[in-house]
Amino acid sequence: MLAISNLLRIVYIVMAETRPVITRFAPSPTGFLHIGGARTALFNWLFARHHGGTFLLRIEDTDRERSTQAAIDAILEGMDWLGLAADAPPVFQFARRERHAQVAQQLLAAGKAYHCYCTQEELETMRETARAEGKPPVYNGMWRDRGPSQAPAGVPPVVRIRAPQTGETLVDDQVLGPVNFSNTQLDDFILLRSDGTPTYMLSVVVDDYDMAISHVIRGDDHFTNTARQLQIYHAMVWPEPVFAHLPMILGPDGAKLSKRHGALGVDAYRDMGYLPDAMRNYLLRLGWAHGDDEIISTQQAIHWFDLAGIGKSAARFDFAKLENLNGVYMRDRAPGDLLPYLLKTIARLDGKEVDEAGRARLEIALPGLKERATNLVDLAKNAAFLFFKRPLAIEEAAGKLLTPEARARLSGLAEAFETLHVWTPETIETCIRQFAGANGMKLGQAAQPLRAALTGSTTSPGIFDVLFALGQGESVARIRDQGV
RNA sequence: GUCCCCUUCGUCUAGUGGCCCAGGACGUCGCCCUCUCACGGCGAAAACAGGGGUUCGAGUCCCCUAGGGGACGCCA
Repeated sequence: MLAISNLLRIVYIVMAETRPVITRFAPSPTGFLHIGGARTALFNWLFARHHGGTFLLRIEDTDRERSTQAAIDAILEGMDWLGLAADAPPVFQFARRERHAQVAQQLLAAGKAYHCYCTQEELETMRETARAEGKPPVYNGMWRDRGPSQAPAGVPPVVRIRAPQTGETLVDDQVLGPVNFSNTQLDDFILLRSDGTPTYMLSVVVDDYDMAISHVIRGDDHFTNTARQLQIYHAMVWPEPVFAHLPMILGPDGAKLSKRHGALGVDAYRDMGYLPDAMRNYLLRLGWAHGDDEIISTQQAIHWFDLAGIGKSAARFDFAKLENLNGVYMRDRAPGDLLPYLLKTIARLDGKEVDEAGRARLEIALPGLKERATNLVDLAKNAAFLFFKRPLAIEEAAGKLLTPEARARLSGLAEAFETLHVWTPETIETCIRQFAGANGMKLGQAAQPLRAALTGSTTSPGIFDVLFALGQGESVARIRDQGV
């Protein structure tokens, strides 16, 4: 029995070889992978990569009521999208319940745990009384020293740990610093439920030990529970891992993240048109800093990441900054690398694939288009004019540009375009500038009506690029559609 | 209620006793560039939660107050 868990432990240690830094991300599959979880995963991944260690994934599915396969899939897909691959297949906590129970039995045998036969009602009364007396609302240890002979018949007991009642427990956190908890605040918490299944408190500790986790990096909602979990390490005489608790991520209003703002699955961010690299960069800077650096590549992040750079206070989620960062990553990316993302976005938005002709136009226009959008959805919208079927629907503001005078100019431009033998951005530019010059116009007087007729809008990439991407025939036809 | 944590521009943050009448980034505003919109460039407004100490000197150390968050479950 013991041999199997020790073997698992050895396997992980060997995997990490000389520097046994092993981290894990341990979500419970009761919902999507939200932004806080994604950041926790990122920090664990980064820390492991920085130290040449191992990053593991553990699905904490011991709550059988709330755990779902859909949630497991969402977590896996989310991590995959973010590029945070675990170094081994995920460990499913529920599958290890017998091992967890076995540890509880060891503790029982060693007198470090005991059976408790309290009813729910007794426990509630206990808590209420303690609260009324101004004491911590914890279990009072009523079965701590009673033998099984006093057990009521037919009541299945839970197993509780025999925690110290005096002294202090030190949690030496890498983010929050050393914090002493009075053991009077602790209680003999439950290890095994009355149905024999392990609780979370027991499972995490046993799994972290068996998986040889060296650094437990998790949300700070687990901080005070760490003092409790430490009692299991002490009772088993297991070495403690290093702890680092990350401050929470709050909504833009400073309140807890709700569905209204950022408590969305990472898939929602993907659908809003954000790039995984930008998302990683944003999440990294939310609560972690490296001097004044803002744009940080994954390579740099791996090189620089450390626990010391993590801030102590909760951070608010700011869409504007994410949007800006995403724009930086979009502009920075080679058109060829961006195209697959864009094609997917367009297909999702329109419900159909882009055809060959459209794709050709897109490839030409993308360099100009990507400078003007901050997310893929906007990019797709800005590119839509490339695929419009004639005659175009003209937006109101664009329609106002098509005055009688403007139409007259368009007519002349269409004639000039028809006589062009070579259709390149350069020849197009020369043609328009000559036309404008010959007619005593500023470039804008030619460009704006053209933009309106060609795109149906008042904004677009540079007009020469628009004409080139559309092609000579389509361009002239769209201009002629204005009745000129 | 008990215990724990947090608190620098609107937001993310730099800052580890003198380099800070506080720096960067996003956002906002103005100007420039310009065929539109973006990009870019230049500039502006904008913060050490409050109060006590310690020190020659405090954003940085200590205490108190206030505000925010978390834990306290046979959930994780």
